[in-house]
Amino acid sequence: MSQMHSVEKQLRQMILGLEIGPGEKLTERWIESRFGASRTPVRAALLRLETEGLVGRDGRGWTVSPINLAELEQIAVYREAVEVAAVRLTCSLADRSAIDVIEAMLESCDNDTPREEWHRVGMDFHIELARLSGNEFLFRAVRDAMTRLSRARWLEVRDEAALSRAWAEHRAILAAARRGDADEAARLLSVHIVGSRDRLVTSLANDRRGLRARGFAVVAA
Amino acid sequence: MSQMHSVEKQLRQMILGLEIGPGEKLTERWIESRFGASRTPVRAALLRLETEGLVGRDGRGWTVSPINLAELEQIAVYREAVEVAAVRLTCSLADRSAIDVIEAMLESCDNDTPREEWHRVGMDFHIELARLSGNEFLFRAVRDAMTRLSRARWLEVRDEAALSRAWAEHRAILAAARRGDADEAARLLSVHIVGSRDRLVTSLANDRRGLRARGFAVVAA
DNA sequence: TGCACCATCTTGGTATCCCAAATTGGTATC
DNA sequence: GATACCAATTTGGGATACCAAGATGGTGCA
Repeated sequence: MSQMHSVEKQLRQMILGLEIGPGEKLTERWIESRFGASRTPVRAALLRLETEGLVGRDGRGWTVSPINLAELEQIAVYREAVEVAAVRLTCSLADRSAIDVIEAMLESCDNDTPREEWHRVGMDFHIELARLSGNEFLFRAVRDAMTRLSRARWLEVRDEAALSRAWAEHRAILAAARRGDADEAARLLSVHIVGSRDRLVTSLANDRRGLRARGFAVVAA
Repeated sequence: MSQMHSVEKQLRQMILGLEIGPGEKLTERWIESRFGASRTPVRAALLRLETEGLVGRDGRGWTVSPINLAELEQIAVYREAVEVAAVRLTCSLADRSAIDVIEAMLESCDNDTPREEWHRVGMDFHIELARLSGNEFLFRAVRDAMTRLSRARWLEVRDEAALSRAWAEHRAILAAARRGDADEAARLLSVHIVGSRDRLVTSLANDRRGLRARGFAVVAA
């Protein structure tokens, strides 16, 4: 038998990994047969994924949420608010030694690290940084925002220059946080998030035609 | 037959209205018979309410989330981040005429307004103010935070002095926002949220014994 | 040939049944 | 009298049967 949250995890994996394209229709029966589960766990999974914004109701049926450029821009504003608050909180803590763990995480990526790993670590940087604040709500907010951004970020990972720039910015943010310079850390983080958003939205707007050709629904800003 | 989200709405109402006490055990079978629905919609309702933080899993069963003082303090920090970001965003908008609607909402409360109405308007002030920002994520964050605070806030409503103070602060925030003074609006809002948290936590810590006597679970900070 | 209407199938929503695990209450033993 | 163990009931999780509404496609009439 499958583990408890198996349907949910596997389905989320397929959606986040773009194995099921943004905008695709989903039927409970298809998921049921695909994962060998019955409708009860399928429905639970869909309800959870709905709150994560990964699937939505399309009239009567279910749809994998399209990539929404307007939403990406709004998320950037939201992230800026919560991540800046989190890093400021972290800077005010006495023990900031856990920052080293995040630094190590960044350093674990080198030239022969697979794309998936860069993608994951790029998100985990922000999530773990928020976790350091000790505030559960700021942490969850960042984690949920990164989940929503996850699919769009596959594109950024393909750009070497953007990646090394992002990593440099990540290191600079950590350095400021480590010495407790809240203002500088906040400033760098803001710049990073806004820049990241710009690159992402531009890149998506350019690739939009190609993405649609692959069957990925991309909603304009 | 009952409407689609009837179980969820009614159950949420009972929890938020303290008709079911914080910390109480819930069984799917009880909810089923109580609302005349079957288990499927009951489970959907529980899953949704779980993401709202109103119910939680207690081993195998379900429990109405206790009032958690530590959580209230963390929510205040979270609120401060998102509400301040929202009001700053609103101040940067050209058309801030919708502020008048919120002002009118505040003025609709007078001496012979029932408690429930003060309670609701006190929350809607923050929710509607966040909505003005036009950012869906900031709005949802504030709405969810207020939902989580809702039960604890029943206590504050009993304190006349605290209420009139809160209303004065609300008006001052609106005034600053109306003239586009983002820094002042942000400052006033921060002060309001922190003060509100202090009064709430103090009040709850004092009433804790009484609340427990009524069967309400209150978890210390 | 084109359009409207009807039969059929699909789909999500609901109700009910089954099961495994855990809680509970009682009893027997030390 | 306390405790350990066992049975029975309760409970949530999963599976399945059923239903009403909507989509679909085919057919017949104009």
